[in-house]
Amino acid sequence: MPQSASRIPQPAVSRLSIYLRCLRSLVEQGVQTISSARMGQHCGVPHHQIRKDLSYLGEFGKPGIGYDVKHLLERLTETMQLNREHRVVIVGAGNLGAALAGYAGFQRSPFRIVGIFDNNLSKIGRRLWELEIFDIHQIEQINRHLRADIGIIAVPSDSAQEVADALVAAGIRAVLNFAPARVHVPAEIALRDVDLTRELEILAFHINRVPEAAAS
Amino acid sequence: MPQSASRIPQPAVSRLSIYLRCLRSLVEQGVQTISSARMGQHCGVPHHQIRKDLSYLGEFGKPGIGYDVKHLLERLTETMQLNREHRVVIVGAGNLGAALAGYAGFQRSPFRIVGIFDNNLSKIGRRLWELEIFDIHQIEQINRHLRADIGIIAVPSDSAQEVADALVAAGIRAVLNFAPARVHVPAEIALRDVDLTRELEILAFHINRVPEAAAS
DNA sequence: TAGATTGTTAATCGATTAACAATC
DNA sequence: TAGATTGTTAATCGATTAACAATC
Repeated sequence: MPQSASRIPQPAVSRLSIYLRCLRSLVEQGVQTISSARMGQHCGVPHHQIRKDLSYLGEFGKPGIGYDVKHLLERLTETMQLNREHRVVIVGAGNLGAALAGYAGFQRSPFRIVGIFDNNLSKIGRRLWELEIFDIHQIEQINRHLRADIGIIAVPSDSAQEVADALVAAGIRAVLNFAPARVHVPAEIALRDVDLTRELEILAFHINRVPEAAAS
Repeated sequence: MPQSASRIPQPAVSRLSIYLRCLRSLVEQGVQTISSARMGQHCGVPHHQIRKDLSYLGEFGKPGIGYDVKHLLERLTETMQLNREHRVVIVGAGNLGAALAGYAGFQRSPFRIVGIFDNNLSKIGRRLWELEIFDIHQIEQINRHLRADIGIIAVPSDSAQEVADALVAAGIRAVLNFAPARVHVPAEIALRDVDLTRELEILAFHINRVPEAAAS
């Protein structure tokens, strides 16, 4: 019997995303069935790790046969809540915010950018990739219409925390923070950080060291 | 006696970067000495964890007193190899590549963008933020002059692997990959992935779940 | 049936947490 | 000296890896 899906180790969750990528590509290739061993070669994860991770969600495979690619893809998509649209707002219409807003990878994904916010009066009201730039101070009212559940912070560190607070006040459920600063959100709000400087620093550490795999 | 610095757990290395950020801010505030307990509050890491992590590098503190902020900052900067310039090339002059090239966070950092590459003839030869856009096919020759040791991949997934190969051939020692694809590099090359879609997928998983901290 | 492959249990590994003797 | 805080050792925790009985 599958364990309650609400207790899956964080590293396993993170790998589910890798499996999804793999399965999508297998579907495109027309592969119908795949074993954990072959899938492992495909995505660089040991076969027992894959089986273990999948076992947190239920039983999807047939002994002696493997997994039905389409079926597994569907189940994982469901588990990750990717079978519904996620509406995303970006705060910060600078270089990074603009690049994220125009990110082509969102085309065939459940993530849809529905609004951009900034505090710069000369930007507010302008358009960026079809989207109007709104005043960050009005996010609470505006998000009643936008109904976004994910917010991306793409502002300088100084204002990262106030932006986070504004996002939470506006009803966002998850935050992706690109500012190189620690932000605090209530426990029920999901938060992840993407810190470019930190990544480069970690790389710098590994330069000229004995090989020890730095991968995330 | 400090352990050989070449065997530090990966999670600890990643936290060193957090400590650096904290220490820099403490120096700016004019704080001279800090205990692991207060530093822990400041950066959200338990005090015993901090002491443990620092112990991998040597003995920096004084019992009963704490750590000398400037001294610790210097030693960590040294350990992370941040006391020398790191020359960085970006491959991909699209939205993301351009945003990264213009990233203000690099102003007072040891990371210096020294070149941008693309395969699009209409972009090659143009300038982006003072930098000429070079032909990716000539990276091997051009990097003899640029002498970059870090390469950033900001191209679509399809070409990520060939770009990685080109970077390695050009003598790069570390790769930061923004393409949502697995790339392979020799063991002595450091590699980290930043995958926007993956981050969003993990956030989607956590939306509407019992609080379980999704932070990296 | 024989061969393949799953899901799970048990063993191993490595990192985090706790506790404390050493020492400023 | 008494109080504070380090660096390290030992205990705990959780995830990865290995192994295998169940089963297609």
